[in-house]
Amino acid sequence: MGRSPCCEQDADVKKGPWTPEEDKLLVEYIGKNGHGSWRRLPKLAGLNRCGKSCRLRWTNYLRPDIKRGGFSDDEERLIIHLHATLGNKWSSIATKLKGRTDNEIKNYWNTHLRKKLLSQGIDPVTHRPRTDLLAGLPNLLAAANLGGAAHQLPLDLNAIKLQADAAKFQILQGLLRVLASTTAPPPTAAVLPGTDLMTSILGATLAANSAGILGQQQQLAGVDLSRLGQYNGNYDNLPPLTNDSCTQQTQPAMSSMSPDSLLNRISSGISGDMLGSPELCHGGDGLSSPELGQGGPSASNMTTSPMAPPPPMVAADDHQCNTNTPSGGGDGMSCEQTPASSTFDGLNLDDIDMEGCWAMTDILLAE
DNA sequence: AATACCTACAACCGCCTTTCG
DNA sequence: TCGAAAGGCGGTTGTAGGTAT
Repeated sequence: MGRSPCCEQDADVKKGPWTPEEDKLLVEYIGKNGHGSWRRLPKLAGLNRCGKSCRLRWTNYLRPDIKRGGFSDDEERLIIHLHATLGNKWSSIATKLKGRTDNEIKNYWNTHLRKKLLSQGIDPVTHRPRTDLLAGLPNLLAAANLGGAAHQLPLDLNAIKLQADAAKFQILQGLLRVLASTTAPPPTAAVLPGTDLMTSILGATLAANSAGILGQQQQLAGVDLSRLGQYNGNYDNLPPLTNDSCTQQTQPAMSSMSPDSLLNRISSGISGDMLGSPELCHGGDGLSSPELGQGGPSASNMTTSPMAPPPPMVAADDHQCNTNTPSGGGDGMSCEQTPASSTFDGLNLDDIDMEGCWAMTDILLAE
């Protein structure tokens, strides 16, 4: 098979940005004649362009049915959902977004959505929690613990300690998140900012568990985790989590607390009744984050068929997709038809070695 | 004010698949 | 059935505009 690259033989053909005059010629020609053979079109239309270039310009920019402008939230969510299902099949994804081209979606993914997922601790390729973030954490913590020997290291230990604190902060929030997502009903699921390291922990513990590194014990600081497992996929049996219990709390916002004090509170919370913890209350004491905190699992997307592959994990801020009426996606595609939408959707408690999670927290406590 | 750097997006490149004589 | 042409796709690059130094 094989063929010579388009226009390779014609070195004089123009490249680079299209001028308004060229656009006009192309639009007028296609308006009158249709595009026909793209290879012959440039000559017929009076353009010194490669046919391929003409096709791209038309399909990606000049086509009358192209929707210009920024992507809506619904479109954004739909892209993430579709990418989780289809991967980099931009043309397939584009067919579900009326007026959007594959190129436009691809660019938007690379410049916006990919970074957004990364910032939420989600691997944009697998749509699962990132596992790479924890790789350097032991070294980070070890370095932070060397504070007394700071003069021996050519490192900015203050910066390292800050990073370690930030890591702890996110780990602890993530732990809460997992427990909350397992114990709290979807409508009032925990709203916690910052899931990066949590997702990493989950990934790391999953990996460690599968490798037999971590123990099988499912006791977490005195809490029998098997009790939590009974709620998997069945939120009807959950005790209510009322807003009253949230608003009546007068404790300081967790987001304003130091990692250490956070840890103390979490320890006491785990030993007691997690459901009564204000940190787990929706819209509670300043923890609500419109950007990051809407990823609680819903009952609908937790009840996946056992025969179905595990749903991919996608951005946490798309829960509207699961609660609103079908979004504006083209071709009748609605968010409700797409896979689970939470960062932790599809994660079964049985698959999470909570002992491993806790062990990592112990490492931090030992600091 | 000049320069360097960053970001977003349009456009290109090369490979693969499909179509057609 | 074969092979060339054409179309399609995904990855990458180039460029323009904005921002920081």
